Amino acid sequence: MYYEIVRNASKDIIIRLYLMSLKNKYNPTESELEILQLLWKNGPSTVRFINEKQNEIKEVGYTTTLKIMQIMSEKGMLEVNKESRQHIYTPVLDEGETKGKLLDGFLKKTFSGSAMKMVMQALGNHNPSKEELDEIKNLINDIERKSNK
Amino acid sequence: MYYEIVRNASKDIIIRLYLMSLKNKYNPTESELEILQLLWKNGPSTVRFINEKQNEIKEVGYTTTLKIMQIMSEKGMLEVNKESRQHIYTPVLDEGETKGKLLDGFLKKTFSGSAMKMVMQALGNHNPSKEELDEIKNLINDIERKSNK
DNA sequence: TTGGAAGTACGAAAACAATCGTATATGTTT
DNA sequence: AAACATATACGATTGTTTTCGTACTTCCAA
Repeated sequence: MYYEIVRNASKDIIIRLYLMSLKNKYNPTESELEILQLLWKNGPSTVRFINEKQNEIKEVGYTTTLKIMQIMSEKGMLEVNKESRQHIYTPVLDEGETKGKLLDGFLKKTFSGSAMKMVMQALGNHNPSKEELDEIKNLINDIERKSNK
Repeated sequence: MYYEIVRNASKDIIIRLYLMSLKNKYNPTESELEILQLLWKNGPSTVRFINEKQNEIKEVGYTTTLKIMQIMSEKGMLEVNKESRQHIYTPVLDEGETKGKLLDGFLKKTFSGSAMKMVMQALGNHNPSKEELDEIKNLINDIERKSNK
């Protein structure tokens, strides 16, 4: 819909900028998320580095990775340092915050927004270890303590 | 890639059937999931009924709903009873099983497969009520009891 | 100083998802 | 039986995501 407008108007830069601003940097696509994970894990990186990491798992062309990272920059997900020839990309968003938002979205779509339903499904499915269960118990205790104040 | 093959071969029905079989009935798209939720909640339904339910929330054309439900049948997500003029659609997959698989996929993509990381994020974010926390405590106790046997 | 290696830029195509207009078929009512 | 309401079938269009070929640029080593 928007794209049509842009094509017809042909030169309307203001509309183009407005459309860009609509793209939500909190909603990475699947391959964007893949790249984000690598950046969060390894810190600011070049396209070459990210592409090599991806290729440890599956075959991805270099220009494919490049293009997606460029698009991510346009959307404001990544910042680019172009000082040297090899551009260095840094994630703009905080890892925890972004994952939280993704979780919220998934929750709404799949579990009608109920965190508890999902937690119970997760606990039921995953054979958590004793340590993991303890971790959760502690977390629950923390939460209870806070809400009693 | 596959689509190109199909187009070029032009008449190769075997390939077409094979491609259809590749479509994964465990991976509903967003609007497919929306329809699945309604079917799980209300039981086997007609297109009209599902479309009306959707329209309680947002405007969706009747033929849009119809088309998506037809595609879902092709993929094997839904079964159709065509005995009467109004076709009746029934979800093939179990609700709990499907949500479990979706959760697994999301977990892998977003939390490197760690259910615990995700649970902790969910608990931290969502201000669960006292009852909900109790529910989880009980679940944890159940799991511990089982694994001690 | 020049040729190749290693970058980025640009554009287009393929695959997928979502939407809907229009044609066609089938009941229902009078 | 005609006219209308209500289904489904089919195909086209739009938008988005992913992928990659090709052109261009820049640096460095022989």
